Amino acid sequence: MDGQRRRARQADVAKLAGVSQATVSAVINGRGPETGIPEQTVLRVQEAVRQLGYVANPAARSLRGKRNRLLGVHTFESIFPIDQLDFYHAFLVGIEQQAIADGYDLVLFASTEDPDGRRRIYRDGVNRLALADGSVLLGVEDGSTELAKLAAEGYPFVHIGRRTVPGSEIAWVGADYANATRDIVARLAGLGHRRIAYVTGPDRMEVFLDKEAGYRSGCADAGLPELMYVTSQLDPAWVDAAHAGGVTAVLAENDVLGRQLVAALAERGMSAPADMSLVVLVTMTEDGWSSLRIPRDEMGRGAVKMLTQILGGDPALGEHQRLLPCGLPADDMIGPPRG
Amino acid sequence: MDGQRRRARQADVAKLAGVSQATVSAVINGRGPETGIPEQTVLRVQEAVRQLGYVANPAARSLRGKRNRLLGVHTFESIFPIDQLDFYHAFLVGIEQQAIADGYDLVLFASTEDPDGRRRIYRDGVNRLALADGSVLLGVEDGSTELAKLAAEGYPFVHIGRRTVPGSEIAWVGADYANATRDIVARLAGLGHRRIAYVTGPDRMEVFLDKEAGYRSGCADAGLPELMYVTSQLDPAWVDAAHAGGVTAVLAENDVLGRQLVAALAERGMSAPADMSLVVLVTMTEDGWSSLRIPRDEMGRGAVKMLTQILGGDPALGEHQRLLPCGLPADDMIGPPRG
DNA sequence: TGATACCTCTGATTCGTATTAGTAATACGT
DNA sequence: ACGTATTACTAATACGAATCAGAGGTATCA
Repeated sequence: MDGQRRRARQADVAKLAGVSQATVSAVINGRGPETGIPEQTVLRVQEAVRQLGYVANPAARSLRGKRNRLLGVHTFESIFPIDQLDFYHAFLVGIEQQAIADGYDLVLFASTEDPDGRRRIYRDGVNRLALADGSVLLGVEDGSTELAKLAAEGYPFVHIGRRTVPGSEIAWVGADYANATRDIVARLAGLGHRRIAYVTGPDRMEVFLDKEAGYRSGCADAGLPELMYVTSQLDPAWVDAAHAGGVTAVLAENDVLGRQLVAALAERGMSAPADMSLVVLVTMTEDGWSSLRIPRDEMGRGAVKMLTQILGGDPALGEHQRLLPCGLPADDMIGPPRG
Repeated sequence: MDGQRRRARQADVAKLAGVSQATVSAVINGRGPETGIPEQTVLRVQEAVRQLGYVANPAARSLRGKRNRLLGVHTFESIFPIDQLDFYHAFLVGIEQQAIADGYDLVLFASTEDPDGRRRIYRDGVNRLALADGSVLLGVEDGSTELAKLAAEGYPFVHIGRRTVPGSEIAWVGADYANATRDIVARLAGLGHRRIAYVTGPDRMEVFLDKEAGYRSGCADAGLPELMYVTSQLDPAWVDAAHAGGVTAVLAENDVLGRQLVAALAERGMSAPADMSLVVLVTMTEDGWSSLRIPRDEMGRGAVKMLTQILGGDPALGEHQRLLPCGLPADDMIGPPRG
């Protein structure tokens, strides 16, 4: 019967409480004292609100220019992918924690996924994110045209992961891959490794560039040669070549390369770390690699904190680009060079 | 183009194109042909849209359109708890998938958490959920007064997990624990077990009642005695008693009890399944138990599907209470009775 | 010639909220 | 009695887009 009942508006509350809609608005927004509304009336309005189960319509509210305490979370892929269970999860833990702390609800933009599984910020030329006061963006996809458009529009957002977009200064919270990678090289050098290879895929995004830069400066610091290999296919032949070249330690950018290397080593009757030290910088799985600890939850928390600062319009807090330190890898697959 | 200028509205586009705002709206929404606007005008408007970089204001749009295309997700605990990594995650996978399919965005209600970590639907007597068109509720907490209130209010929601609330018919998608538990008893009986114990905590919520009912009917079917123990502390003394009583198989309601039993068995120099078959019905972790496979993602998908049907107001689709079958456990800790 | 249909639009209104300007009523000081 | 302050509100409006009920104009037909 009352299943399809219209949702209550301030006007309904007003009628029930015997006041005007403006008064209801004032009470609801806590401007009661300030507007000189007596305790009595405030209570009467609040009672009416409760009776009708009134809740502000966020669309109307934000149309009017007020914030609606919604933060968007936009990922360039599915947020809860089946295969990458932990990847986004850790970020979300942090995002949720900080949202709780700051009293925001989260909007997960799911409707923006088009049939090919890509997620776009703009659909039919409409910025779906604008529903939220501001958004945290998350993911490794490129989409820098969309980011540029978003920035040009003046929409408040924070990107998780360092990001440069030509022509616009965007806010981000990133992991300090460069220093972490440099430290790893230093550690390997300290163990006596003199020829440390770095293997990475062909992608040119910031995360990859940062690690490369770290590798280079690590080599420079220790006076070692740069042995960089850009490939997405590590086979036994590569191991032969590396071995012949005197390589005793390998930094692999990701776990796919790591697994390929382990397999290739095995095929030559070798293993890590006995025959070759191995560090996998980034991994989606937890399988005993020596790998960086990316401070995912801190990044999530930091991004939300930064976003609420931006929304608060506090210009003094200035810096909207922040690198968080990575934890260094465990020693599982690191050892001194053979012989 | 210039960053400081106000965002363009349809009125601006209209002025530039030399038409009215209504015409712009029609063109933008593709109602051009239908409204009989000639190709010429459509092109002129589109050109103006491009020149001004016009982007529709979603708040205004949804204010007018009534629905926000937002579905709420309310959990009675933190959505992304650190310790129960997989528990909610699997539900969310399904929820997200179906939301994508139906073109909805998701609102995770985080702001409703009060300082003691509890989450309530109503705060200050106000239903924050009403922000979304409808919501999926998730969690093992009681909160049935809140549910009753929500139902009385006519707010559309679907609960994940069977739920009865006196006085109101609420929509839910549950797992068929009863039949699954019965089947497990049957399987153990088939292996020759004649005295199968069931151990559960003192809670009286639907999920627990369902499993009990399944255990009972399983025992009845196989002509076995009901050996039910309500406790939250399984110690070696219990093992002694059970052993003395001829118990050869134990159904533990959850993994906490399961771990206690394993420990208690170990303390008596025994192990599962050699000395005692063990089935843990529900587990938060994946550690080689024999346990039910709760169809979490299907439940999430089903709940969203049901919710969108309710929102669509399709009364023909009627049934708003649905049980999904559980997968039966693997044999890891199940064996024939000793001797 | 007048009636009718069709085409191409437009003015006015609506959604629900926040806010500004203002009003009516009473109190207070002189 | 008159002017000013204060209290407790309310009426009116704006936000931006969608929509409905026409308004003029032209073409067609009887």
